[in-house]
Amino acid sequence: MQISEMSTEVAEQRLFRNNPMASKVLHLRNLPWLCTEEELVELCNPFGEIVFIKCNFGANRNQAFVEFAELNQAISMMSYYASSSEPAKVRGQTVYIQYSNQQEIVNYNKSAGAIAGNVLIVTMEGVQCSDISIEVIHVVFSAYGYVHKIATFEKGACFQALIQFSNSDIASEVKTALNGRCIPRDYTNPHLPVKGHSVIEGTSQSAVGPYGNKRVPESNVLLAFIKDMEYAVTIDVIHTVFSAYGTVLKIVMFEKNNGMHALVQYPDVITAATAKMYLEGHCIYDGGYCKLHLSYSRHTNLTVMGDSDKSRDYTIPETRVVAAPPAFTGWQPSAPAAPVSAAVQMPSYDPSRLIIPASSSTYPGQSLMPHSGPAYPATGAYSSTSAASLHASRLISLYGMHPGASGPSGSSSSQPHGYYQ
DNA sequence: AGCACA
Repeated sequence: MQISEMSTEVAEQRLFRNNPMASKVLHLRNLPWLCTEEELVELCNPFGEIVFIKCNFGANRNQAFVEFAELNQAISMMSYYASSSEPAKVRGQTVYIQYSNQQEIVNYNKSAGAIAGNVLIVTMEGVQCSDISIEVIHVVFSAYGYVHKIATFEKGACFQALIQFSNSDIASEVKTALNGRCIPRDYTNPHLPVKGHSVIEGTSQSAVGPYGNKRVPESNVLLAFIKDMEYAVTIDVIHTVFSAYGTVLKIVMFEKNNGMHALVQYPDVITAATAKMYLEGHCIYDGGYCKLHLSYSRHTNLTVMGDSDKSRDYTIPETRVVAAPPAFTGWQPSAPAAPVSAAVQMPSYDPSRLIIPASSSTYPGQSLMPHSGPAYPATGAYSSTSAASLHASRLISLYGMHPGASGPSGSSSSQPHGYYQ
């Protein structure tokens, strides 16, 4: 037996190390090489608001400090992993976490606030990654600024996305605007599924679509130019087509330079952006007739004078309450000489732009009609029961999903696929 | 795999 003396300092140090005092700063070690702040955010953010991260230090650049805003947030992370069967991991590698023996990270400008301010972490409630496409996320978040990168991943039962903006100002604006809100989505879009990790680089966004690259001032009002208007496009047709993406508040139609234009007002920019994404370049009627070209209007609130066949305010209660147009024949070419086939052929869109391909066989002959699906059966009657192809997923938190709270203890499985709020 | 910040 060998007994030696240990100084009280060393003893304290040992005890300290084995059982350090709680701190809102956590020390993480055994991180993968060149671990990014994003990876640490992904790991730690579910437990609270991260105030600062210092990573890539230590001899092997494999350690980090993460400071939470509140002590109890650090405690919740520690106790979560203390009782979890799964250790904390980054890139599959077990990470060892302890309370730091410092109470705060001192070397940063505290007035500057949060770290990595230009990246938001978005947690979506009741969704799986197969439910939402990166394109939808992209269009929703592009409404506020240029989106440089999007990474999506599954965290437990939660679907999360990291979204990088140009700067923290835009990111915080987005956070304020979208936190707790629902994003519109379309289950039937064939291009929704995105499995596992997916990253869109800002430089290659054009591969995703024509939208989003240009930094035009977004608006809740869309300006639609109807090209090649061989057939009648009534205000009801416009209303039907655009209602597939959200509540249409007002429509004003006007002619300019021998072309028909329509201003379509939605409640918010996101809805407008979504409609724009899905409708841009589509034809109202099959055969390339009445092609829509959409841009954001400079207006944000339309003035509708009275009620006419050229302008309408759907927010005025008595005017048009889900008013089914008496004879809604807009889908049939109105010109006598119209090629009948145009109304019978299947839509001939670029498949990548199809909105609801499944129903196009159900309701043949209607270009945008099939895309608004069962809401508008071939009879022309309105069905309010199966109203929408668009659904909403709630963004439950930007910068913070707390497992203890509404947590990943998913309601997702109980959600009927294809319809929920 | 074990505590930085000049």
